[in-house]
Amino acid sequence: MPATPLFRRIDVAPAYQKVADAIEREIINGRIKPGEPIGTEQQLVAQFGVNRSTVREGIRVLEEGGLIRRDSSRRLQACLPRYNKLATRLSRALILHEVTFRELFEASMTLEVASVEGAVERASDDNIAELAGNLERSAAVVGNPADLAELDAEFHVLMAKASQNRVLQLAREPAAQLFFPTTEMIVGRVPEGGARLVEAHRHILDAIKRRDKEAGVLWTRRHLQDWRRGFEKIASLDRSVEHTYMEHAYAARQ
Amino acid sequence: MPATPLFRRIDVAPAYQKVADAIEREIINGRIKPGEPIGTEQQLVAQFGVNRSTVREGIRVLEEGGLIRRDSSRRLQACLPRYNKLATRLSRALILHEVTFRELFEASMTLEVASVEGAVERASDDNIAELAGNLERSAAVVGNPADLAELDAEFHVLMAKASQNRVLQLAREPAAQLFFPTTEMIVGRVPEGGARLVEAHRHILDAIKRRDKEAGVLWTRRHLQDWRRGFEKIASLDRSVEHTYMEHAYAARQ
DNA sequence: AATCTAGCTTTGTCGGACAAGCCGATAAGA
DNA sequence: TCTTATCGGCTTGTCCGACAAAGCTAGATT
Repeated sequence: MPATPLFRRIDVAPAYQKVADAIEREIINGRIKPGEPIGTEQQLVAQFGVNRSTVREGIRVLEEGGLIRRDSSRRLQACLPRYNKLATRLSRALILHEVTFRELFEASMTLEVASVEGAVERASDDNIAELAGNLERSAAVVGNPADLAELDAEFHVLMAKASQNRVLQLAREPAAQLFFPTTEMIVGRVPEGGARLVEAHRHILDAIKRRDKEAGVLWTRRHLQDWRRGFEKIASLDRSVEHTYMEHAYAARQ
Repeated sequence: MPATPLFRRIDVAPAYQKVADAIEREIINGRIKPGEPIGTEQQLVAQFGVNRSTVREGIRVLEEGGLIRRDSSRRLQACLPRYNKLATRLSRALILHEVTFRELFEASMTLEVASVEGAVERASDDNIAELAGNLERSAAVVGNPADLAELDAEFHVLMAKASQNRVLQLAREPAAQLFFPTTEMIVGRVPEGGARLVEAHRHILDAIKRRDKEAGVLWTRRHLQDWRRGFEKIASLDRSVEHTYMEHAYAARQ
């Protein structure tokens, strides 16, 4: 073989993949902005010079990746990938890898503490109002584990949002999607569980309002430790996130 | 409208989506295990009673989601979603959302510190050997920014692996994919940058070996602070991760 | 027994087709 | 004049049938 190869690697990617890559590139590097139309399938057929079936396979790839979607009239347009949808895929992966609740707990502890620190530093008035609204609704359903669990998950989402750090927001989501569905089970079985949960939220929100980082971290840790103690009454932390348990996290998918 | 609705919601999902969902369900709940064959397209056509084009569109969706892949002979089989591939999608999303380097830095600080804490607690001999191997190779290319940057990224991946926490491993990946490509620029422009990087890695590994959490955290923070100082010499932390910059992170994709 | 070859299978791609839904324009009615 | 109904076009989702290339299988050959 010559020192400098005569030929470049021949590109053998299937056509549908090349179609997907081509469109993806245009979106990633900003030549097509979110919200802008991609064109009809027929136009893509003409531009790429491949069959419509091939174009459609490429479109499915991008659609699943969240880079494009179809608007109300089903025409293609670029879009900003939704964290939620991507996070669902990650949660799915975590389940298949059979991660343990201990891993989930440890990671969530880190991520939620980071969230609250960010929220204490940078929460806007709007953020605080949203959290306050959530807290109010939570207090009203303290006896209803299902509703309370849902509001608990929302509280933590809002807290991450209040941190104004979208990387953190994204990073915590997959774990949270698996972590918080258990809240319903726990709150339902631990006496005073609901009341403790709402109390913790109240202290956290209070700390955010007062810009008191120490208090925020303290109560967030307590809140998660409560979850942990509650969980351990039901099952071992070293149990893996099971397939059957998936049903919950799964049903929440869009 | 009657109190109890007479009719259930009509399911209007397109056929290809239903095909994808059906296969996905079987994999998620464990009835099809990773590595097991899904069957040929023809068999799926027969089972679902739809056209092959429709089946193929469904397959593309799952393939992109990382739930199934084609083996060497292009037959379909279930598989464990690779973190790396999914993380690339997330990185893409972060770019499109134009997150700032400040967000990236803050989140990475949290996640890398959590990684090193886990590594100090639980790194196995194998993990330590891998890290040592990386350190040795890094020391050998301390004057070469491109190679060093790549080894730096690997070091942090290995550290996360050593934490034995797969949730953390997954959570840090998207940010890392965007964060570490800048290392090359920084090391190349800051005198002694390469030497400081290797020194930091050496101290971190040492701390992991000695199970000294404080030292591990300290040097990890210093290491990242170094990155930050270096970065600020080149650009503002509040600059968003740009499209053009994407080329790097993007080329690394599988 | 190891190898080779021919045939079968499967995938990737193509061309064409049609029903259903959306859109805009035009015609009909108040 | 303003609203409503109807009518074609266009687009998407789905189907059918077809074919080349590549992989696999099994019988034929050495």
